[in-house]
Amino acid sequence: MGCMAFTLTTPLYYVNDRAHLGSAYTTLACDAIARFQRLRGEQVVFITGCDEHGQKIQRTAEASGLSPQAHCDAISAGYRDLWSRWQISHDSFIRTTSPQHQQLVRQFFARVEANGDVVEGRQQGWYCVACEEFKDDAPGSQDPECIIHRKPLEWRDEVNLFFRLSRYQAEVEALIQRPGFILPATRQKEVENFVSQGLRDFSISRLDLPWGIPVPGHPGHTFYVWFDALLGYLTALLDPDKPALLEQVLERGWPAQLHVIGKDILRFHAVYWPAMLLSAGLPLPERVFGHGFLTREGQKMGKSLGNVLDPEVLLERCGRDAVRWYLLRDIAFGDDGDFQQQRFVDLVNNDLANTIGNLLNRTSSMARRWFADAVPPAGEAAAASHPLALVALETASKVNEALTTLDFRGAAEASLQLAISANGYLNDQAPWQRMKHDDQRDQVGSDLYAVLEASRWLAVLLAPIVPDLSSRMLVQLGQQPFSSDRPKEAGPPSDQPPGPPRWLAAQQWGVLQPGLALPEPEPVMRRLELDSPL
RNA sequence: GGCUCGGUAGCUCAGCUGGUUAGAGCGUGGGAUUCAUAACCCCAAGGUCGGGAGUUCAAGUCUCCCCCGAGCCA
Repeated sequence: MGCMAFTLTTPLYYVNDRAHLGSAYTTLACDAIARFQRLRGEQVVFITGCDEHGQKIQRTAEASGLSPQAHCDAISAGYRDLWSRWQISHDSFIRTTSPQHQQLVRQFFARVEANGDVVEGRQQGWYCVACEEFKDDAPGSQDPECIIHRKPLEWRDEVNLFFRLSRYQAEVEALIQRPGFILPATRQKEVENFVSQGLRDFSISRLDLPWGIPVPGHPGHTFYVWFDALLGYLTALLDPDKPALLEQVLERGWPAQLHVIGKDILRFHAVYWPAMLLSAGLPLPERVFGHGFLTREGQKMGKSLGNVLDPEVLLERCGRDAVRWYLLRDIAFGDDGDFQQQRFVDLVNNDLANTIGNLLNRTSSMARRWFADAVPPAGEAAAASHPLALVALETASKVNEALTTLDFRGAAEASLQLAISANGYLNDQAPWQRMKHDDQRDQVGSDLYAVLEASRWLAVLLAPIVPDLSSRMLVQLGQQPFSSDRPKEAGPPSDQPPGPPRWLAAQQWGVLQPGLALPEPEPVMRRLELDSPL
């Protein structure tokens, strides 16, 4: 596999509660990236998983009368199951409670300690269990509360192990200046400000917290949940059933090309994590992307408001394509987004059902009716200079460019534009009119060919974003759908045809074979009709 | 309190280094059409570009102040 892999990660979701729409959003976005990179021939390692340690988990478990392990098993199984129903194409699902992870954490820690980056220190202050964080700014008053969680802070006074982050000031400063390391660029300044105030050593262990990984050589200490969680990205690269070997990560895809995370944990990924890696002598990730959060009808989703949009419900009632499309097409990746049901329905119906789906449906139906259930002769539409060929080519280049820069919306809009052009072309040419004149049959054939071919391109270009819809379209066009899923257990190399990846090869005008039988058209995308709020 | 990013048609947003009547999509209204998932295509209405002051021949676009929203730090 070598170091040429395109490794990308979702956050490792904290198993405090069931998966929510925010996690699904992040994961769907990553899935689109993973699929895109696979389709273009990259060796992808797409990592997701769960972060399962910490006091908060321990307490949540206790509150529901479960052992922490049982609690984690249940929640993480929920994630795994949900991702599978969403057809997330991850290559690795890591749990930080796995034995391999423990081994890896110990090995990593040994390196850091050998490097002189672990020191004992006294940690004293107000602690928020929900944040798993000490609060420097706790008001001096009695009974301070966490501003975020509005829960009482707890006073802690203990001797912890500290990671000497302060030693990495210069390196981290240089790193975060690097254009493209922190994305979107608008968040770079935020981190710069933080770093420029001077990095302080941070505590990486806790005393008397059983639900964590024991720190070797320091009885009574377990690792601070963040220290252990970030290392999950490394464990995820290793064989799940073999003893962990830290050195191996370099052959399995490390460093990551991309960490996708919520904007709230940017600092951990852009500052602490790189320093930890430097200390352990490991290379740094290329990019860290902090995406925005989702609201619903302008309001924050939360249990107290009772307006949580459950990804399971969404999946059941609306289907994968609709949700994928809406989230990726309507929200600028990186910005906060608002889920509006009316708009969701409007966009899905308009874009997917009407513009794209109906395009294929009407064209295929005409071709079958007038050309013996088959793709018509290409005629003059065979030429790469055909107007629709030019549009298709331009669209492909926009889509490829956009997906490379994680601009899902740009990719979706460009694709949609191709469909609009094709619909317009059809209306201009009006084959149903021309068919009334025998001498125009050739023209009709070539017009329909051009639109069918444009539809094929459309299906091809949609594959990373709405894989199911793409497949249905391709099948309808008599084409073999793409598998952008994770490759099955590595087959013999002969399975891989030589030459460029099939997906790239498909981006060529004229691939559709005249005379190819077209199946009876069936709407590839149904209109959404929601009779009640989600 | 310091800093960052936003505030442009009902909704989601474009508007680069300032320059003719401020754009797109959705939604709405109308027209055309019948190949199609009452779909497609065309046209139209809709905005004092958050507010105020300033710089300039000219500002959504620059400067300052203020208001609102999101966020980071203290």
